[in-house]
Amino acid sequence: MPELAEVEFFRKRWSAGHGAKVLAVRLHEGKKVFRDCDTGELRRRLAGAKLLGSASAAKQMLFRFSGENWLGIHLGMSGETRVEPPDYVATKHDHFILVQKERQLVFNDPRMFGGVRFHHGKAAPAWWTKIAPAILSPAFTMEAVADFLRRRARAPIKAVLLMQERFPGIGNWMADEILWRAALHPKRLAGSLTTAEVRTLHRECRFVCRGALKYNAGVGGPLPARLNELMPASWLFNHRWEDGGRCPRTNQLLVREEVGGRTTCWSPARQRLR
DNA sequence: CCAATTGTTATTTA
DNA sequence: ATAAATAACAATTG
Repeated sequence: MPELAEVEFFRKRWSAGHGAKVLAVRLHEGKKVFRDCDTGELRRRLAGAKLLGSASAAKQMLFRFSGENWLGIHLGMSGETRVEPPDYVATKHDHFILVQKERQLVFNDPRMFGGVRFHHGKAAPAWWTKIAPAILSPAFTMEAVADFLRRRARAPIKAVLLMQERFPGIGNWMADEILWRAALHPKRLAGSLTTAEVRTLHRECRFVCRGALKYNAGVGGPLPARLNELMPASWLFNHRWEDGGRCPRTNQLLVREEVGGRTTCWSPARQRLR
């Protein structure tokens, strides 16, 4: 499920536990979500530690604990975080739980493409600090985008937008939303875009990130009770999965087809191949 | 049984 | 050697 703003939504859920101590750590030993994690050390160091704060970047969440302890969670395809009452009993896919006095912080992931990481040290770990500069940061310039597209010239633009080293946090639906707004056909080769098209693409990347964070992560507004409930009907998002769905701008039928290995939705009336 | 799924990475191909 | 395409991962749902 989760891309940029959904990850931020799920991070905020756990902020209910900020300032509280971890009384116990419960985890499903040996599950794939712990493939990059020393679960023994994680148990030992997080039990008794206090959750001090958290942040999200791209599709990664970082939780900071007392004693120079850091926890990373990636939600993969099907992961989510929840807050449950103290007497909650874990279910099958609740692979990782931090038990606090007033609540349990639960990480659930049926498909287990997500992961849990742990780091002990003064500074935040490399897997956090090496995340590419955010699309809404000053470092995400039109020149940086143009340069990246030049080096991926033979790949379809849809596939390029999914590359985290330049478009951190962009996932399948955000990529389609950006291309739809920029009126670019997803099969266009990255190297074929004109300067004007790159400028538009750059602008729409920022627009979609800002909007997604506003509607799905409550930035500058209310945090939605449920994911996606505030997403406007004017966005492609609310039409892309429905069979017979129509483009909000042209009212023409949308198309769904695999591009760059992912199911891609676009409006043929608006996004032409040239 | 078949196909689908908002992600990432290892392997294969060009 | 580099970049692009493909397979694989795992579980569930329609």
